[in-house]
Amino acid sequence: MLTDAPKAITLPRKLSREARQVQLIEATIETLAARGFARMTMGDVAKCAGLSHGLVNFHFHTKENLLAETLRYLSNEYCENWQAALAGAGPTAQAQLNALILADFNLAICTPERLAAWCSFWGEAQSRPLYQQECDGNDLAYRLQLQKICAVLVAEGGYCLHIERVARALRLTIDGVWLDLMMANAAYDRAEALATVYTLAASFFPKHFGVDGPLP
Amino acid sequence: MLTDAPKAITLPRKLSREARQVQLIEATIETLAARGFARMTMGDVAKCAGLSHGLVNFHFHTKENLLAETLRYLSNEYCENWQAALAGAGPTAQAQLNALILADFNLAICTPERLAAWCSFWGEAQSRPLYQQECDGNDLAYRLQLQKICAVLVAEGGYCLHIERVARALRLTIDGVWLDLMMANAAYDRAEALATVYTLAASFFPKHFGVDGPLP
Amino acid sequence: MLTDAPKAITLPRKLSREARQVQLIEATIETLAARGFARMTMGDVAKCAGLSHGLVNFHFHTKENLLAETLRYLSNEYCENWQAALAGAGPTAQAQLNALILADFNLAICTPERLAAWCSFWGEAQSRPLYQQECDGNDLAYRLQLQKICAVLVAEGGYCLHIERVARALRLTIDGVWLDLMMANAAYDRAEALATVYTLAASFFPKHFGVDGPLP
Amino acid sequence: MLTDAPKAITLPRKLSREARQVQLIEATIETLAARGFARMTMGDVAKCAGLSHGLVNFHFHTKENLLAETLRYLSNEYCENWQAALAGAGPTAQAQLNALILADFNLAICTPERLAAWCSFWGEAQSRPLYQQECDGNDLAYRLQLQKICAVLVAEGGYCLHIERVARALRLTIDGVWLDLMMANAAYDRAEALATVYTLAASFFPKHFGVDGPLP
DNA sequence: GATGAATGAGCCTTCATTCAT
DNA sequence: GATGAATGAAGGCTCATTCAT
Repeated sequence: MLTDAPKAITLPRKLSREARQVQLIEATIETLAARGFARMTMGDVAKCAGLSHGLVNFHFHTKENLLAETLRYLSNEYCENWQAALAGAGPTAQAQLNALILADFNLAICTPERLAAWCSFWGEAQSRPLYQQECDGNDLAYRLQLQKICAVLVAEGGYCLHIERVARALRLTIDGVWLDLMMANAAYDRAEALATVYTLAASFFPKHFGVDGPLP
Repeated sequence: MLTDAPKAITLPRKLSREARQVQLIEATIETLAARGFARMTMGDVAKCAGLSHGLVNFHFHTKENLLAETLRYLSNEYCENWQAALAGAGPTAQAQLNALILADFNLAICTPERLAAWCSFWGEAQSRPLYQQECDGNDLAYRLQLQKICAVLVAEGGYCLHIERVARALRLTIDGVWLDLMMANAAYDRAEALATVYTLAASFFPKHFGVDGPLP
Repeated sequence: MLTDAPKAITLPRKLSREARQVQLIEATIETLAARGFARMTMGDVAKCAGLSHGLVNFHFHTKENLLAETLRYLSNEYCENWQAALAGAGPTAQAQLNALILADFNLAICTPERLAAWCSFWGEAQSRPLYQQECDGNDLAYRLQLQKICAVLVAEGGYCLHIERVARALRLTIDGVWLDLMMANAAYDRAEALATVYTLAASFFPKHFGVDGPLP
Repeated sequence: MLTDAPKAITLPRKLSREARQVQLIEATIETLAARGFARMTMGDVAKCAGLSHGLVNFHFHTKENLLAETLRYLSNEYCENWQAALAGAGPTAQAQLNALILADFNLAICTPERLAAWCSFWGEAQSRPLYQQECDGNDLAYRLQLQKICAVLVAEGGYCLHIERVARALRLTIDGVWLDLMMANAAYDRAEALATVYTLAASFFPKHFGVDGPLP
């Protein structure tokens, strides 16, 4: 039929279960970023997605569950991002650390919106063990991976460093610039944030990293 | 009156304006830590303080205002803490950086309860410029102070470092171990947190700091 | 088609209109008994029948109508039961009253489930004239029939009784033991219930009934 | 002040806890009678009492609890009514049975409104053991009392009767005429209802009761 | 100052009903 | 006929805020 073409452009009224759920989770992220955890309502999410509020409950049953699914979605997305970056990097520890650092600056994942949504969960996490459990596994994997890479670098460079502490400082600084960038009063940009991380790497591993990135 | 004596022992029914307000702010911190930002209610605060429902509004008029006052209270307390530490330290930059680092580990300020309350505000901050303004002044003062000290150390040691970035990495790591300690899944303790910061300081300023603290 | 054979064994996907409706009405009775009037939902009925949500509305259009049809179904079933019992009884008034009494203890009609469903309607009846109208005709027929039988017995036995009141007391006692049996705290069983009715019949009509049933 | 007098007439804006709760329970009874169990809402109750809906929750916390308290109130009221009637009756079993019968026709308790409210609970009772427990104690007391009185009458009159069954038939008939009166299609009035009960009493206890009441 | 009953806006959730497939 | 996603009205409940006492 001649009228088939437009259909491919407009959104169909009925979507498959999974497609609709992803749409609603993305709307949740957007709402969380715009309104914060405490003020996000189911109605906001529905309005943001351009759907009726009843549909949100149809797919997620409760607000609690919608938030849990959203957190899982974000956590998995983050995890897959750094794992893909690692898989695409060369075999050297230097290249791998660099890939890990750059992964966190991937524009697809590290949008202000997603950062704000993450931050919403952080603030409430302490009173909600449920949400912690959604991420602990992925977080642990990240930390161990980072430590393993640092250990190789220390061995290679003969640095006199406490591996765990070095890995921790690196991770906290990466997370920290994230948070700084997300705050409205951020006084520096993405490039400066990356430079800050490289400054740290260069200080810990001077044979592998300079202040502008990995040494040749 | 004959019944006056016991009153001197128990809490007086009528407290001075200011004393009552501090009592309520402390109750707010406790409630925030226990319930999180999104679930804290005025009723919780009143119950936690052992006072009536209406009294909270009598003193603070709105919830918004109570939270703002609480944040200001926390922010000032934090600020006074590191400024006092600085004032009590020797005149050298080394001693001053050490004082700043140790100030953040002061047991009076850095209780789990207070950390959790802080964190509650963090999570909501991005969508509430009001709260940011409550702290930006103090935060800025802290950052400038830290940069000034780092600048002196760099000059003294002849380190080849970008002062702003170094100061930033130090600050983010200090804040980061704070947050780690507060999360339930914290895998390390306060001493290890301090050691992590010293590891970083030693890496940046090897002539002034060792992994266990300032060099003699 | 080659795949037709298995279909003959399982429930056919397409049932005749009437068969489907009876299936759904039976599911409604079951749901009403299990959940009560106030908590029964269309979804419960569909799930109970193992059918899809929308099909209930396809056949009954509205919930109100489904309930009305269910009540009519129950009322007619009840009516047909005692009329059949009456038709199967001998021509004497004694035999007919006995048949009427026993009809109410028919295990096919007087199941706990059906009793509970009936009871659901009772509770709402006073505020929903619709449902009353569904039953008033049948109820009236029953009452008149009972009065007619009592009148014959009174004439035969020369009892000095007010026929309407006697018939009413009999009816209320029969209904009452029904309700007692349905309540969870029922302290007696079906046999005792029947004995109670016979005790009453024997008191009113001592020449026709003993405490164990009709006299020879 | 001169304007004090009217205040005594109008309802005070603030009532004591207990007074307000009784007011709300009475409104619940009225609403239950008017709308039925399934359609009663908290908003209906509030509107009926002329108060805000928030106040209902303030005093009763949940709808479930409001209904439970209402049922307890009705049950206790009913119980106190027949116990008072009994206490005011003479010492003879005849006078006591008569008092018990008449108690159920007390115009203060046996209003159409209260009957309809009772009936609302009946319909849902089977699926709500909670509500049953609210009444079982009082019901049992009533049944035992009635049996005791019947036992004395049987002994006095030398009647050949099964006491439990007789007491049960009496109770069911009394309850039954209640229900009949409440249904819209009631074909008889209160006097006829009482006459029906006396007809039964006269049949069981001819030496003590006539069709118009206790014999002299 | 202090209390707690009272108000009402707004939230989460349920569910009868519709309708595209 | 049958399915199940989608809608929206309505209900229960929470809670910030007000105010008479």
